[in-house]
Amino acid sequence: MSKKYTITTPIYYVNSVPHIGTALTTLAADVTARYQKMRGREVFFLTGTDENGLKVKEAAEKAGKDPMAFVDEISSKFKEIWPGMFIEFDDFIRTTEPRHRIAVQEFFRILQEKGHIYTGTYEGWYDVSSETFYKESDLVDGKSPDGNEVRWVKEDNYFFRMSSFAEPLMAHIDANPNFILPETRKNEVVSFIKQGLRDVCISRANPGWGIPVPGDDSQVVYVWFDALINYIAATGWPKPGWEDYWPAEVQWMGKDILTRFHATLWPAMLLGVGLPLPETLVGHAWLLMGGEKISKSKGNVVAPLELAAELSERSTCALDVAIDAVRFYMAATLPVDNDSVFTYEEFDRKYNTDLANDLGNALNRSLAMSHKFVGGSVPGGSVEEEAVQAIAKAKADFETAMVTFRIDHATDAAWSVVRFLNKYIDTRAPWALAKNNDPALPGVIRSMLLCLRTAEGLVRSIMPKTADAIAAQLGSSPLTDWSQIGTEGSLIEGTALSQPKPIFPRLELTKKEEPKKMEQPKPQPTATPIPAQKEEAVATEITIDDFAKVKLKVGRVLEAEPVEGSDKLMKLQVVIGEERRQIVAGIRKSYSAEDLISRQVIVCVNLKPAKLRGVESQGMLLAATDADGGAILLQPDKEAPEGTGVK
RNA sequence: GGCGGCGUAGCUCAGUUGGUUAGAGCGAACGGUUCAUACCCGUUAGGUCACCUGUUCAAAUCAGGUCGCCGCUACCA
Repeated sequence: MSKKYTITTPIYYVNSVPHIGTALTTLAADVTARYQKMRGREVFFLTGTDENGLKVKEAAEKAGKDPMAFVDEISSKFKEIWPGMFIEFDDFIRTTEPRHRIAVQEFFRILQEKGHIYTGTYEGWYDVSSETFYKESDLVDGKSPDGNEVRWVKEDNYFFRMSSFAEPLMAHIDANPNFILPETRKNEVVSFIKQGLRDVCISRANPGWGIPVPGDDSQVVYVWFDALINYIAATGWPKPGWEDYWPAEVQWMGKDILTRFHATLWPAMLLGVGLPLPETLVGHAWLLMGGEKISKSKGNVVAPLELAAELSERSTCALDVAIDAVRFYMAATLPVDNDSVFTYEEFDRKYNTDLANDLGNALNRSLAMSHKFVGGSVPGGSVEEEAVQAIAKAKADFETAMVTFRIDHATDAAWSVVRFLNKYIDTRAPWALAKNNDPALPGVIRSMLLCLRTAEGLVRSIMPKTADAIAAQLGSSPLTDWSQIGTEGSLIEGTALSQPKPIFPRLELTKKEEPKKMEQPKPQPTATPIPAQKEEAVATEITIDDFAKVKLKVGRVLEAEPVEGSDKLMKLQVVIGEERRQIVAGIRKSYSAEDLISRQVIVCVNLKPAKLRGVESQGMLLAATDADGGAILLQPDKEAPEGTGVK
């Protein structure tokens, strides 16, 4: 068997339902897959779900469900939603499957055997008051950077020696310019690696859910470590035959999970085991939803399908075509370097101008002329030189764009042939040729039809149903072989053409009253974020007496203002009973000053005061950490007098 | 704070290794055409290429600095 062209998306976390970010990534992968198939490659397109996190178990319990039943349910939602967007994956892996568990354990075992995992103890300087680990080089005069006492500690866990892979990784990145795309992201990765990679904790106490560490059931493999291995697990590894599927030619993902995971941890893991690295990692930017606030509970992947349904209704186009229109929009604007903002106005406008006016109308008028002037079948004659060149250029530009996975540019290249066609028709004016019985007429009509046939082929990976519809109107069978695109052979003389029928009925755009307020909710991360290392390490039990040392009280925020020179810190004046304190908290990412003022909070009042950015902080607010690393402040269930003790 | 990126016509953006009148798409205005889904084609936009100072015969394109925005990273009691 020959090596397949392997394309992956991240596996999506089943803690929530599919959203816009996952749709964008998966669409990009699908376009890549369809393109490669047309080029004659055997493609292996992999996606799946990530189901082993502790959060999953907790979410299941909260929903009153058995974890397995819970993940079955959500995983199937993902599995079912993609075909609805004409996304054709070849394999769907779930991390709860035996094939994945076997691969993870074997992967772990090999790393252990090769000495890349050290077990049982983490030794290092530890700042007890901040519960943070420090490297020798972090210390200042034998104290933590904050001036606290540090002690040498040991923690029980498994650690991956990622630090030893910084150099080989840098060498690989230097030697393979296309390893990380786009360039901006690659620069980020390089600077991240240059400042030194730390060993990572790759296990945690077994909560009864997850993949046990081989030979040690008290621990499960840490979710991220586990999740990344799906890519190789799906190839059948460690069983023979995996070489036909690995390495992946391209691994698509959102930019949030590129630097820390796919471009460092993942390749380091592969190097450790001795497996080849993927050829290219692409981290795209976000398509932010503007214009309308997104309901978090709904989940945003519904948006593309709802958008399609709504478009279909408003424009009376076929639902299939509407879904293609959504695919087109996403492909044409697929953000790479910078995020872009989606608005309904822009979507409608693009539908009308690019799809209805340019492509749809070009097909429509060309067919109408074919019926009127040359009897409704594909004429012979030779395709004119300027058309030949425009076709060749569009095709070549598409190919060039796809080398670096610039789907937006590829889409533009496909459109260039349509734009050419409209100009060409205008210049050659077939109606005038017909009037004068000009012998050039058949050749001109044929040139026009070949442009359309080319457009059909170029557009096919992006809009498969639309391509079929174009082929049908051209009376031809779908053009699925890339090498045939633009050739005389793709357009058989004498083929009967259908009567023209608009594929994209125009939308009647009413003037919008006034632009709605732009809301740009933070995109949800594509998959599990890695928890801070200190969370991992502090599994140590404490006694009730230990806990009693911590004095917690209810307080109320009186004033709040950002700390200058910091992007996360907020300076707060908090009233706690009789006293009033200044507290500095790193919560600006999640809360504005207005959010905070007059809010009740829980404060640790006997924490040693410290200076943050030169501002004195006399305590600490209690907060949970959300998936993005933002803060979720704890608040009494109902109003309690300021100063009330908490235990 | 460190590193990186960005700041070009009303909007979205292209602008290779510095070199004639700075480009495309959309919107707008005007004109043309009639095959077509009132579509398409053309012309027009006189933009301090964020700002300042340099290097050079010549800079949007290089160097230094300033301002603004963003990303990564650090800090986040």
